[in-house]
Amino acid sequence: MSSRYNHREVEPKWRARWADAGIDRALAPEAAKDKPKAYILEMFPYPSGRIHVGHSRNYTMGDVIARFRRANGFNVLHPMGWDAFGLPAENAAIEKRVHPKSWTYDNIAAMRAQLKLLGLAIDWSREIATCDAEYYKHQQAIFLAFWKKGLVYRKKQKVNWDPVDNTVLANEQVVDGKGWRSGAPVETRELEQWMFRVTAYADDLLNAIGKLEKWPDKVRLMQANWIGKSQGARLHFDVVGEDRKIEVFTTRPDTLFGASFVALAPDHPLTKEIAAQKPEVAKFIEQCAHLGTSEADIEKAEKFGVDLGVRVKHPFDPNWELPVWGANFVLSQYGTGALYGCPGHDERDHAFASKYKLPILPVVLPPGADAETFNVQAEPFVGDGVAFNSKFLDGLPSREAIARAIKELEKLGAGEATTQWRLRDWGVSRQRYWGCPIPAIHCAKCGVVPVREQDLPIALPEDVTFDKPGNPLAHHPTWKHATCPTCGGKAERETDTLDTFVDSSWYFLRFADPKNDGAPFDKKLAAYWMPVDQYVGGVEHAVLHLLYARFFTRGLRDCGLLDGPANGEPFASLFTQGMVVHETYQSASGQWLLPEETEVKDGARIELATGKPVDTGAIEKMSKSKKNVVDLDAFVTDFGADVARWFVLSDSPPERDVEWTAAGVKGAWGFVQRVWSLVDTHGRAAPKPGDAAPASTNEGDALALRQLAHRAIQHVTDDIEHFRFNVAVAKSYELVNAIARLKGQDEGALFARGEALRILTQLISPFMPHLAEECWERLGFEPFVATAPWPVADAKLAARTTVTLPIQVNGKKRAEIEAAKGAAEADVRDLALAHPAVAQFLAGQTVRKVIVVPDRIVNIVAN
RNA sequence: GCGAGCGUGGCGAAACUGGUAGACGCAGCGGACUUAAAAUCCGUUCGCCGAAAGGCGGUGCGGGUUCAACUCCCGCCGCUCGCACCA
Repeated sequence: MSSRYNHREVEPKWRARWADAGIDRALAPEAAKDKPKAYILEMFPYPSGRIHVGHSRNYTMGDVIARFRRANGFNVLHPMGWDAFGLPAENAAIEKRVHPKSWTYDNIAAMRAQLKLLGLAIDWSREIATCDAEYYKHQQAIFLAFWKKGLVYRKKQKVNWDPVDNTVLANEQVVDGKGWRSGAPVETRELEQWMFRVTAYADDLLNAIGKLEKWPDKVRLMQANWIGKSQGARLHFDVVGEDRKIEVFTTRPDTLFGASFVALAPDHPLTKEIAAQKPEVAKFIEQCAHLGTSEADIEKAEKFGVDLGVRVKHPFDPNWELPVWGANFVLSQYGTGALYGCPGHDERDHAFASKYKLPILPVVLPPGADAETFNVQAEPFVGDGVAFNSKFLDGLPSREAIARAIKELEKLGAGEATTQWRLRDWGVSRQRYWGCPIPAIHCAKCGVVPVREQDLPIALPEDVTFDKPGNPLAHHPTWKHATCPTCGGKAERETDTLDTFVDSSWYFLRFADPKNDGAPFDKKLAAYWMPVDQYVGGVEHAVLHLLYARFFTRGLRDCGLLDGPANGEPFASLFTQGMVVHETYQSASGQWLLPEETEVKDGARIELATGKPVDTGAIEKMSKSKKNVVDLDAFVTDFGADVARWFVLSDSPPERDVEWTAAGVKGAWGFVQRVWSLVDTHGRAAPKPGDAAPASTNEGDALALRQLAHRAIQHVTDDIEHFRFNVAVAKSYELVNAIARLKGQDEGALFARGEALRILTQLISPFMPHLAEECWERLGFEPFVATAPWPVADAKLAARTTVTLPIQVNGKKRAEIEAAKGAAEADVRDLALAHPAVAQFLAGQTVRKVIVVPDRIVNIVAN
């Protein structure tokens, strides 16, 4: 009999031994000359409080890769840190009357302890928190370098302003147009904001996406769409009877002869100007304001507009006048906030023109269509074709017509070719306390000037209060008083802090050299570790974080702070993992309930406290607000970290969501017990890798187990490489089942079983490191399975000598034959035809064709 | 509305570049052990017909390509995610 596996003793024991031996520390480049490097990183967490089992999946995936690379001889960097600035800390300060700093550091301490429970192979000596002055002082230095390089500038920008709380609101703090806390209607204000010139790299950021081969296509597409490059023309229409022009952008200047109106955004300057005189235009603007700002909202809204009463001249024909409308579907943020409508060849313009009975003219003839009968009254044609009804463009294919139209516009001085980007510069100013202070000084004489580098860090003051609305930095009694670095006169500090996305745009570089006091990081160390070889995180960061980080590596490179990475890309390989989801429970009174506050009794779920039935709701991402979370500490106490790790990687593919269920936990728990019981019962003195196998393993069950074990090495290795953890798990089950089935106690069986147990222990070690160490020790090895070289399959054993070939007749399987691997096609064909079942099926039919796919299948076509 | 992705047993899912659909796990069913239960172990489990051998059907729906389709193509239906009516 074997003893029961006691995770409560085993798990802490091994964590302590790993820590004592320091096996998770990344080696300095000089100490690892013979090893390739592997930088494995999970997106660092915001220290929001406590972690639950849902968070563990992300870190476990990264940990499997990190442990796997280490076993394969890499010098692994697998660090952890805290994205520690942000709004929740200020909210806590206001609601719970605690200081943001102590709230944040308390959370970090709690979450660090929790993460350590998971047994992650993390180099904790490199831990960083972005709210440490030792971190943000370097961020301020980078800001100054960017400023010097022209990547930082100031610009007036619209913000959401809460007139009661006297503060700027994030979009998420605006609920139904009102401030979330004050409930006051939000106003739009223009503030002078600090900007990062992301658009300086628009072309490079877009083009380099093509090189990110190990990123998910989905993320690459989202980034490309976000950057949104379109080639076209900028042109202007002269307003009739006035000395002013309306500028528009178009990607299809070839359709200019199909123009029937010009449309302006509701907040186009001209629209606003006319609204001052015309109540119906003012009313139109008012109506648009109620539409909601999200694009999907605007889209579902019906198109509407108002005739502004202004007319413009067509650039190609001064006698042709077009009406100017205000239209709800024109975006003020894109292009010039104005467009010309060509209803015959654009969906939106068509809908608009149909509604307001504006002319719909066909000017592009689809391939194969007849110019006499083709019309676009019912539906626009948006594809490429040949221009017609278009004077000098007639007969030109769309692409050529575009070029010709642009040439004409340039000749007339009415427009030119241009590239339009959707990407906008990044506004980084936040009027908040808990963020990195922007190192700038406002001097009445000298203007806005940078802080001197030797004066860094500009540290956050700690004696702040949150009882007054607004930015605590702005109303701190002394903090903002400063001396102008240029003229030495009295001046004021900038009180804006940086968007927290700035903090996370370079933290992966700091991990390469986290203790460096004199610089953000040493260039050589960064060059050694970068790029991150495997980045793991949620798809919600597909655009902003990942794009800003790409901007930062380019900016740092051009400021001379970063050498390499070769193509400026911070993350060589990206994996976006699925969430852990769980059922939600609500009491009779509508309160959300924690899973442990309920139980299933007689097939129905009831609330423990009241015994009343519980409403079981949707299966959703684990979140504190819905209380559908399973606390990590309690779970590790009850079942162990390995069970949690194994469970979140079993069953579902890593990119898909996995549902946390009691049944799944039970399965993982059972597997842990089963592995231990096998190892404990049979695992004394397992053969070492390379030990000569006794002759009795050359046949029968012992041979079969050895073959299966060596094939398992190949499968699991390949599965981990390709992020197929769920399949690796399935292969591990198969190996365990096979080991359990082998019953003999002879020399051959002992060898095969011992070897298979050793292989199993190694294969599961990245997934369940504590259990694997305990097994490793039981098998007679030391010091750690974690540092043992990854097993190598014996090619001879793993190779198949015979294959089972299905034989189909007319595509239906009728029999199977065993054939030597690589057998000659003619032999296989004869074998197949000779098979009794096949022969019986073919009776009375003529064989027309026999397809033999070597080592795969035989298909006989007959009738 | 546009873009992307997904749809396989009771459930989570496998299936390499088109080549035995349902590996593996959960749940179920039958059995062993036990005074009993838990735990563990063994067997079984896509549907229909059949005592069995075996046959027929089957990967959201309808077509198509192919010796062969979960996989490729066309058209639908449903779900999920992203968004920016991008002119």
